[in-house]
Amino acid sequence: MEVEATNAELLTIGGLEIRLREGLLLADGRPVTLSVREFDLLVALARNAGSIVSRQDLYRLVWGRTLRGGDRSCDVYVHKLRAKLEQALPGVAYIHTHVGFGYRLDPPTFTSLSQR
Amino acid sequence: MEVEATNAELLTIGGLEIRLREGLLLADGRPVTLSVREFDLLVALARNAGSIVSRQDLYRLVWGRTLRGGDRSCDVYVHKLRAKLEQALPGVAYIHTHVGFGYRLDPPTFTSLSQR
DNA sequence: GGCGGCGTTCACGTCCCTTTCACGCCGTCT
DNA sequence: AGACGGCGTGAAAGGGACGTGAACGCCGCC
Repeated sequence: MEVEATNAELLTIGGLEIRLREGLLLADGRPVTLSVREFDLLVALARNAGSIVSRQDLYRLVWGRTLRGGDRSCDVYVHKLRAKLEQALPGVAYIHTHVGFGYRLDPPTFTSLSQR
Repeated sequence: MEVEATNAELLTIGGLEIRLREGLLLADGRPVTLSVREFDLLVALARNAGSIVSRQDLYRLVWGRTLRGGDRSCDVYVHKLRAKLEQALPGVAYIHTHVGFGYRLDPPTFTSLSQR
C-alpha cells in the first residue's frame, strides 16, 4: 500500500511537482535546477512522503550502496536541497529532521506556526 | 492475550499512531517530533497499554539495563513525553501515575474530560 | 589550457538530547 | 506536627548529532 505507484512518472507534494522521466522539479510551476544527486534525494524522500526515512535507507536508495560510518553525504545533500527549496519557496519547510531517526518530507502544513 | 502483536509495526492508542519501524508518532494524523528515548518509552508503555508498568520494567525495556536506586530518568522522560503529548493533544491525559507502582498508558476515556 | 559545475570529504560551530542534580509538593506513618 | 519517601518539574553540564561553509579532485565544455 503506497501513496503513489513506484513507477508513476509524476509526484506532487505541496507546491512541488516532480517529473521523474525528465528529472525536472517545478515549484509552484517554476522550474528549479537540481543536480542528479539532489533530484534523486528528493525523489527518495518524496516516494516516502510523510514517513521518516533513515540515513541508511536514504543512502541505499540514492547512492545505491550501504552507508559507511561517518559518511555525512546525506546531511550535506539534504542541506543543499533545503537551500534550493527555500530559495524557490521561501518560508516553507519541506524536509524535517528527526534526530536519531532520519528525515521526513511533508507538504507544507501550517505547523510552522505551532513549531514556534 | 495482547492488544497487538509484539512484532507489529503499528500501534494505535486513542488518537495516537505509533509507527515502530520509522520511529514516528502521529497524533490525530499530525507528526510529533520525539527523541529516541521518548519514543522508546512511549512504545514500552503502549505495548503494555492499560497495564501498570513498574519503573524497573520500564527502565529495563527502554534503557536496556537494571534501574539503579535513585535514578530519576524514568520520571524525567515521562514528564517530557507528557509535555509533548499535551502539546499535540491538549486536555487529553494519556499517561497515568500509580504512586508506588509505576505508570500506565491508556486511551483517553470520556471520564477524563468530565473529571476536569 | 582555463573555467565551471558537481560530488565528496573535512572542519568547525551550533543545537539538541541525555543525564544528573536540586527543590518543592503531597501523601503516609509515627 | 515532624519525618520520610515518592513524584513533578525546572535547570545545568556534558556529549553527541546535525547544520554549514569551504577545500579538493574530477570531468565536461568553452
